[in-house]
Amino acid sequence: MSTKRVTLKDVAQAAGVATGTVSMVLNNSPLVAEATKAKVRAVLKEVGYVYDRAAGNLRGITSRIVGVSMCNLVNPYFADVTAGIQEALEELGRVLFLGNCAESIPRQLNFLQTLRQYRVEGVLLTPAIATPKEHVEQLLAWKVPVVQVTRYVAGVESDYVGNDNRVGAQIATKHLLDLGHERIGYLGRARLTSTGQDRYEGFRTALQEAGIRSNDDWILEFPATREDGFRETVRLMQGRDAPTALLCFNDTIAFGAMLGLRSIGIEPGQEVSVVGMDNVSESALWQPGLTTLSIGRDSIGRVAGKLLMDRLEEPERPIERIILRPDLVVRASSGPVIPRPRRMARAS
Amino acid sequence: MSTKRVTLKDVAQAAGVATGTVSMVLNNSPLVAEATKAKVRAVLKEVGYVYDRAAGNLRGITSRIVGVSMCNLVNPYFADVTAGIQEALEELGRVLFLGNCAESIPRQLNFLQTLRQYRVEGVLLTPAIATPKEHVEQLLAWKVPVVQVTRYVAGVESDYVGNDNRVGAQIATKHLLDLGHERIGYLGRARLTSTGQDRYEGFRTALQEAGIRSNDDWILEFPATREDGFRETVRLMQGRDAPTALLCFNDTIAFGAMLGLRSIGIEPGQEVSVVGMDNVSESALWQPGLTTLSIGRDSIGRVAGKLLMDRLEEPERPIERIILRPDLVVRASSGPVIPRPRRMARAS
DNA sequence: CTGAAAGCGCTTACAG
DNA sequence: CTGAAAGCGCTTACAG
Repeated sequence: MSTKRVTLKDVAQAAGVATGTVSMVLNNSPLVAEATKAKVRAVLKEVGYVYDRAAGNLRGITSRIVGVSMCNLVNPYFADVTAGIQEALEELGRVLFLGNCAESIPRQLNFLQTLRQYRVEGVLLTPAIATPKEHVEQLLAWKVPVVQVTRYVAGVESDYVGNDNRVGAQIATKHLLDLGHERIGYLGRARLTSTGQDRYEGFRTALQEAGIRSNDDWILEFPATREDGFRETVRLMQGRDAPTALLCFNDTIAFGAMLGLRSIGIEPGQEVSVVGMDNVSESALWQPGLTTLSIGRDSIGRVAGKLLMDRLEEPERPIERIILRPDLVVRASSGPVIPRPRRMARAS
Repeated sequence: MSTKRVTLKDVAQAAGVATGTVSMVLNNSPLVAEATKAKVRAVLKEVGYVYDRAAGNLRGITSRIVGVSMCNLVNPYFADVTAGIQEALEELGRVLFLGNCAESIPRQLNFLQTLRQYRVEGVLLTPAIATPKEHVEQLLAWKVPVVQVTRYVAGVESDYVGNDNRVGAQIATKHLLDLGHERIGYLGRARLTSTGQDRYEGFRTALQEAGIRSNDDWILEFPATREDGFRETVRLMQGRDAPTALLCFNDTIAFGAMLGLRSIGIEPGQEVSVVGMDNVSESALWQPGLTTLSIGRDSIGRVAGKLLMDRLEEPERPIERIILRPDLVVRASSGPVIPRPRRMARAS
């Protein structure tokens, strides 16, 4: 900062050419003779020239900055998605502005507005829980391309890449039904994200198709943490009328559920089946291994990056929504129903 | 992009003042009369003006961009640190450029060089494994303030915030010694990061102080993944001469170790004690709970942000290194030595 | 193929 | 307290 910045002008002077010529060399324009290029490049290197994007920006070059707004970086799934996005953008020669709002709408809005000041090329958005559609539409109105990732805000017309959570949950539920389970609980129902809605719908659909009435006492709404999964599972299973299988909104809850079961002497995968969704790397390593839905992670970053590039190239192209189909990974946490003695409710 | 940008000039025209005046209003300069400010602000809002940082930058305002170079975002500990940094920078009115090199030195170097083009105010760096000191010194030579976070590159004169890993590992080892363990293995020794070196040294020091000779066969070097922790633990414990306690380089390995133990019928916390380091949120939820070292996470982001701000304010201030002291969190995975029957090595 | 010049959208002295 | 003007470091027509 204290040392003077080396500018195009300095380079031009040293090389004995005009600044415009140096600029063209930097952009590798075919209009410059090879000999000139070589000469200028030598000087460039010699004086340690560093391109100034802020200045270039002003004259119309793109910023190469992409804003990435994450709902919750601390969740391993979203950390993986972020890492995937970062890698994809890096390969595309983009640089990434990261905002992690930790599910706070005001923080998210604040970040999205800040992005404008930096002339971002586009925004990759994993919306926070209950994001109002206006917040996203505002971006679109500003002509900032937006790709929604993993989650989407209902009613917003933007590109999107995510997983088919509805079908995924349906597959997972069907797996339990096929094992003979008819008493299936759903842990961690969430109404405020698209993922939460879609997964729950898939669960209901599968039950309906099988002609099974679900018990509303087994549909539990609580935050998607391991702690809550643990506690709620214990509470549910200690009740008089407990299910034989638990479909969990995500793996985090499923881990909590498995620990909860074990804490009251129920072996997951034997007496009670547990199925998660996300297939975080941990799920393979548990004992028993967690049956779960394998959904896109790093691949999602790659697809999101590509969608954004396509949109930049052709701003008026039709909206594209890419839905990756999840696969069920069957492990030992799910198994056939075993009739078990009725447990007593705790004395109060 | 298609719609014309609203500029200062437009606002000035609409408000009937000079552009300089609008600029001063934006910066809330005391030189402008309140009445003028009010008028200009009304226009600002009305026309939907958005400040252009690229232009401001050119005239000497700071970019408010801080580069954050992470070694491995997929590791939950570093994801937490990143989230903490992001939050701290947000509060300081900074915006964050994220690079995640996934322990790749070339990617890291590439990112650090890119940062210069964007006139970053400073860099928060968690160096990748085996980062050459030249890469960091280059930044310093460019007069870009650098704060190293969590890890440091030996011999680099920069601000730093991290944990006292040496003392931490010593405390953890001492805990095992106090429980009567004399046969202590060390899982996941890493030589190429400061964290790896410091923790191992702490372990050795504690043993030495207790006058115990460690068995080199129990010092295992392998990547810090759960898979490796699992495999190596099984291998180690099935040997003829197995330790009674395992100190693990981090919690990830410790989880693998606990799963590995259980897979061969050894209950962690009973027959064999397991201690981790990091205290990731998961460790409280395992059964048994993992005894581990609680080290700074989000707090580290906060401190790093503050260090950077101090450096920006006073570039010539002496180097500051802030070392947070870790605390041991004792849970059920560690307990007193229990003599156990000698296991047979597997027939080959 | 190259040079001179205008201009991107701001900030900052410098006059008034 | 306010206005006119120069200039940050680039890119891009426009002449030559």
